[in-house]
Amino acid sequence: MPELPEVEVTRLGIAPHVEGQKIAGAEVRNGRLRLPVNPDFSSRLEGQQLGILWRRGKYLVGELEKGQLLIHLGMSGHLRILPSQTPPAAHDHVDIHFAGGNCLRFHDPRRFGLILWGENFRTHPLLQNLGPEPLTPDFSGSYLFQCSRGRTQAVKAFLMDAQTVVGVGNIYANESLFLAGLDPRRPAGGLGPAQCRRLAISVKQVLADAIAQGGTTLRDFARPDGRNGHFRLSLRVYGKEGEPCPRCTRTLAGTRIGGRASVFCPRCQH
DNA sequence: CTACGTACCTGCCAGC
DNA sequence: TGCTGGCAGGTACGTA
Repeated sequence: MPELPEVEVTRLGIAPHVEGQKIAGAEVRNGRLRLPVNPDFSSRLEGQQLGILWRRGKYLVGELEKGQLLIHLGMSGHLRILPSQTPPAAHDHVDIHFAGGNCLRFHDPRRFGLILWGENFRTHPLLQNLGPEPLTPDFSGSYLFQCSRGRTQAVKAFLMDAQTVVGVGNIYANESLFLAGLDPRRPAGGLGPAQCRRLAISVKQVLADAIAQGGTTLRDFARPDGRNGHFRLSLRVYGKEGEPCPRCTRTLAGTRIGGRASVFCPRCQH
């Protein structure tokens, strides 16, 4: 489900509806997520005003007067803004109700996501060992070159490791490597400085384009207003094994890297 | 330490 | 029609 672009599109969609709102209470229908929802989740939030909603990698953090709200969408999660009285559907696990009459609804069929209250997630183990944000100057060709030295892991798996850089999941790793002209199976440590630079630039471009187009809707991802993202139309290789390469028309190859479906052009990507 | 496999959970689809 | 296996956007943990 959501990679960085989808999480950022979600943040942009819900922030205007939640920032500055007073929380009337929360409803936890099923708290058995990747981590269990706090037993006292509702009482921690009730009466508080929600402040800025920010993002770190694929995590969303909402500032509260006391503590913070942490949300991760896992593979299948999404957030919606709805009138509080909207009847819940299957997998609508948590609602946060606002005094204005709307609620923020957390929906996640596979329950790989999480929603938690905590004192301060900046120092929480979940956010401690994350690499740089891909859309900041911290993430660059020279950074990639430096931290890939000595690594024998396939560059695609290396790129999807949140300690290397946050937010790049399977879709955008495939797309970025295609754009950079790099074979996803190559050992990360074998890349030269110019290739690392191309890869960093490609990651930034792919992610920025995806955000601008509202993210990628494959199955169940939808923006908080229920609309689909349009980046699916811009996918070059993801999900297109056996189809012609959009650049050279050679048949796109498929393989598995780190257990994840990988697609690449054997002619364009080295 | 790195690299890799597996587990978590549900829904969907192809194939029989 | 109905079952089964395999796969899906993420992450953490165990093992070598």
